Amino acid sequence: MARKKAYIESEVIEKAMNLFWRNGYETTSMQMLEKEMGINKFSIYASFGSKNGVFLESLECYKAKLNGLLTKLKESEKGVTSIKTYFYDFLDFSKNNEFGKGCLITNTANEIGEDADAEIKKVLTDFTSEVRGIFKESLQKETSFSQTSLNQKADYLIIAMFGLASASRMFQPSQLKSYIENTFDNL
Amino acid sequence: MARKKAYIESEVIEKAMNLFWRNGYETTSMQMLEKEMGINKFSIYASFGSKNGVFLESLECYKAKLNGLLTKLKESEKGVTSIKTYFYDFLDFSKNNEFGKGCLITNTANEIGEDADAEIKKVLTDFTSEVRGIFKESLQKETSFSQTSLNQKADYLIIAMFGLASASRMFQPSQLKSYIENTFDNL
DNA sequence: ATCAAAACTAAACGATTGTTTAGATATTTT
DNA sequence: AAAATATCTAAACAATCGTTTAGTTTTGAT
Repeated sequence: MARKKAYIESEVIEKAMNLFWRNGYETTSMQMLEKEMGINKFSIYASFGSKNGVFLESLECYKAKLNGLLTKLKESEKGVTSIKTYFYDFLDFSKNNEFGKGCLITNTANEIGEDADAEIKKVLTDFTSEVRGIFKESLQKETSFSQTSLNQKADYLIIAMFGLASASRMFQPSQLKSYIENTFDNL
Repeated sequence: MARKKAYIESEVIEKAMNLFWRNGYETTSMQMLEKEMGINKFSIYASFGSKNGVFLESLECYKAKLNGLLTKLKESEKGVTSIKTYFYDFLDFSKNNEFGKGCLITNTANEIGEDADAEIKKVLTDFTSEVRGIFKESLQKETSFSQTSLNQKADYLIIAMFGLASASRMFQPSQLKSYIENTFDNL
């Protein structure tokens, strides 16, 4: 064996994630990552292979952070109410980490173009349909929609969530609250 | 006087706008702009000063394209119904120009970070509040909300619009339809 | 204590970024 | 026709991009 790493990968990835979260993929440079992660370019490449690799790990880190909220939703016995709670929980999560950062997933979905990295695109679509599935399961708990109505409501809610996450950087908390309340008023 | 320009500024800006629309600000390079606009870098700088200048003009071009839909909404005698029509009109607009491009305004709002160009940020916030104002005026035409309720509905709708525009790149037309229908079902 | 291997520092890589400049070309006015 | 001037081409600018490499330092096993 040989020398030990002077850093913990999960720790430096969290710092990288925050940088990507704040600035987006393109704007974030390796130079900025070096500074924020506190390690040399060599170490970054040794651990994560490429800038894209750092970003993919950052997305996993972000998803893991959201997982607590999603688990809470999944384990709730309530239906629509628990989804509404998730919307508010997400706003708190987004706000508490650092005001105005919005959501790394939707930020990325909105930033990348058609010919972006396929692996990144897959992470985004997979996560989106996973959350949609959780919404659908929650809807089934409480009320008795028809199967088509269920899918429509699930579509409605996943897009509402996606929209809220996107909008959370642009709008005031009071406006976001109005949005959530109206979204669930007549569901 | 001297030699005449071999291009029309409004024409090359429209091409630039389409490039920004497709790829975002950061990903779009001067090299790509040269190719797409069909003119030399020198000419681009002579006409627009900088990459940022090209982008600002592109945003104006995009707003001008949306203006037809907004005028239609403003001139309509109906209230909520006309806003719903605007939502559908926007989807058609976004789709007909080139499938999956979404909205240049929300794309930009989602891409840029905190320390982005102030002028760009102003264009985004100004346009957003302008559209919100138009929504509010439409709401006043039909029903008799209280003033606070009116503002809440306006907040709801502008965020719903922002969200729809953001989501239009990620979701299927049928899903977006579900979103619009549910959005206006309970207004 | 020595040797081998992994992790570090730091410099350099070619490519590309946005921007500028020098020189050739074309057009209008005198 | 000639002088003036704006527009063009094309090359170069310094700076930064993501990535690699050479050389040094530290560690664990023999």
